[in-house]
Amino acid sequence: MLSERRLEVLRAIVQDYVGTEEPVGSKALTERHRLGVSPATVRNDMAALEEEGFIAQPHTSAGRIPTDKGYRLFVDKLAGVKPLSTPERRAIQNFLDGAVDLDDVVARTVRLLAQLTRQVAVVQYPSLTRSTVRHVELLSLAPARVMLVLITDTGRVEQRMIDCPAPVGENALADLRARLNSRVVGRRFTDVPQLVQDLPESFEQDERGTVSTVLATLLETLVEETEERLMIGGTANLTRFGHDFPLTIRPVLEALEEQVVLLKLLGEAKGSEMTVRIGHENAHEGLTSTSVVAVGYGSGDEAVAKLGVVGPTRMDYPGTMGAVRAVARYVGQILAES
Amino acid sequence: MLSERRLEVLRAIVQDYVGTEEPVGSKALTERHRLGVSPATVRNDMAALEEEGFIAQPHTSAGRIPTDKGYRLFVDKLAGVKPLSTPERRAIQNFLDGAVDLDDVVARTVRLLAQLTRQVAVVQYPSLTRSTVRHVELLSLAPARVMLVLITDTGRVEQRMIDCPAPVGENALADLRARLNSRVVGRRFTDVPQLVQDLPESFEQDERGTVSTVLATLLETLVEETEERLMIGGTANLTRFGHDFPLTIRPVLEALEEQVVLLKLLGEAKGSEMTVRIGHENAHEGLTSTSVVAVGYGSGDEAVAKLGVVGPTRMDYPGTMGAVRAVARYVGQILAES
DNA sequence: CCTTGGCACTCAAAGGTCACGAGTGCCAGA
DNA sequence: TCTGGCACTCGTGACCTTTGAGTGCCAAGG
Repeated sequence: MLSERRLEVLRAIVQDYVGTEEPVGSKALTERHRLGVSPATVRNDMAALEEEGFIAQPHTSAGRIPTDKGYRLFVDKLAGVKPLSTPERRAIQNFLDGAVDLDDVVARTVRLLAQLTRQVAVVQYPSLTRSTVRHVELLSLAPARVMLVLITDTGRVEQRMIDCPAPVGENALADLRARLNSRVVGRRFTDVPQLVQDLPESFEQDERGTVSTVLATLLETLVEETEERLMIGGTANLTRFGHDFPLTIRPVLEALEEQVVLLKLLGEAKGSEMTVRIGHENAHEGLTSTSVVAVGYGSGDEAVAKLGVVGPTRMDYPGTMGAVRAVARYVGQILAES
Repeated sequence: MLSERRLEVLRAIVQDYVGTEEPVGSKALTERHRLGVSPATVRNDMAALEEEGFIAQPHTSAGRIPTDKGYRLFVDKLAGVKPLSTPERRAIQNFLDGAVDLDDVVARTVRLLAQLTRQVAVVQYPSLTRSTVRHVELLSLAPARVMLVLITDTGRVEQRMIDCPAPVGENALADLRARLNSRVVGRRFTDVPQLVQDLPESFEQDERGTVSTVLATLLETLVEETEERLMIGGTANLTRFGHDFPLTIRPVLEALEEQVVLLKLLGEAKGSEMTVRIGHENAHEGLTSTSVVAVGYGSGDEAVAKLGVVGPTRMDYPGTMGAVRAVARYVGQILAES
């Protein structure tokens, strides 16, 4: 096991390296931190830490930098979540309160996160899976053409065009709309298939075709649109990545454009807990030199989506985690209110 | 005036520089192009071109590179629009045909443009201003709460929550919905205000409050949502910008995050013509070393929105213009069909 | 047994020198 | 007006040296 002081040394190394972006040596450490021991002692500790794989040196005659494993230990054992200052909290609330609709909430959240953390922010749209149906609307656009509009409790709207097997009258449509809504409004998406299963049977023979078609489209929409969207921002912060740009930044930008990758990234976090993935812990190849801090947010006690930031492994974890958590909470509040 | 040959020299310089990314000298020019004259002659021509500000040399003993003015002349007089190859056209069509809804069309278009041009693609969502109303739906969510759903002919859906001054009955709502639709369906957004102006008067005194509120929200939606959205992609291509990354790429990324800036950029292009803005011709400071190629696209003969790419001034103009134009056409077709 | 000062060693980064060569401007002659 | 020749410029890259932060190891002291 590592002694108390060695952990302290690791913490000091992480903090200094995050601050200066330069390998940190034993002498500098004793000067900037009150460790109460001499550089030589620190050197011994460093040797031990390196032996265990928590730090490494880029080249023989340089200082040490934390490894992924080192950051992991730091995050798990040494770092708390740094709460935001009151003015910062104020600013968050004010900024988010101005949002007019869901798109706006998400857009503002992204900007906010990017600014607070000075990193790339990723915000997932509230997922449909855990949402409930607020209303289903059917509009007749042409004799055999119906538009389906699905409205969720999170304020999201999805629409689909349906070509019916036969012309549909306004009355029949109104009837279907009423019956459909009475069954699904307020219910969870996941429950809908079961709830509408026997609906066609209650209609006249000659209308069942249409009813089935409409229901099929509805279910399809529920499933298909569960494929979640997200918004990213603050990519300009990537330029603060390091001095060795092109090679570092490129794969990250590429990964960020692959929504699938990002969704997977966020999705890996369990429930609404805060999750930190460091360097090689990220499955995607382009992101092995980045860390992802993600957390679930939701309108109630349950998380409906995730948000987080992507930044260099060399990031201010306590601060970033604090900002991410705070933003998630406020967004949750906003969603609950609207 | 510039002689024929001097223009030819300029064209050669632009082409070589775009290809090699390195200043081009007189000797290399005569070797790679059949100008029929000696390097010395070319040197004289170059001196003349430099005198007039079409080319410049980074330092005394280096070759020449085109200036913004040089590119301008190249684009205006020397370069055509290079049509795409048949396989490329095929690929475009196949790729876009797979789109399922408006979001998907825009998303696919962005990817396509970014891949074809290997630059940053920007696609504006079809603007509401020039669209027509397909349907207005009013839903009663609570006694005094109504949701307004606006569906456009481009398939876009906007929704707004309305708090009414007094409870609204289902019948009254259905009545309003019917009258509203009969007036505005198929009409242009810009005409709507006039069309509904006298609508409150035809209602009973005690319902006018509600009617006015709903109409106000509708008009507000029309105006507010004319604030257009857009999607960008291919930012990873920025890494091919040059060797002097950080300084170049940063302001561009920042500018790309400012939707306002981009909308202005696209908006400056008149009508549906192809517009090329080179370097300092772009008002925004961060984009003075980039060129923007934009063109309008639409479902009919009229442009409903713009799309384009942002890249280094040193870009393959004919090829880029060809790709942008082709994509715009196909997107127009897709929109017209759906 | 842990800590400390001393010491020799390593090696990236920074600076300096030098030769190379692509590119230029200019001029005299065709 | 074009061309070949020629002297000149100057950024680039190769090569070398110096510098200094940082290391590992060791022997002495608490």
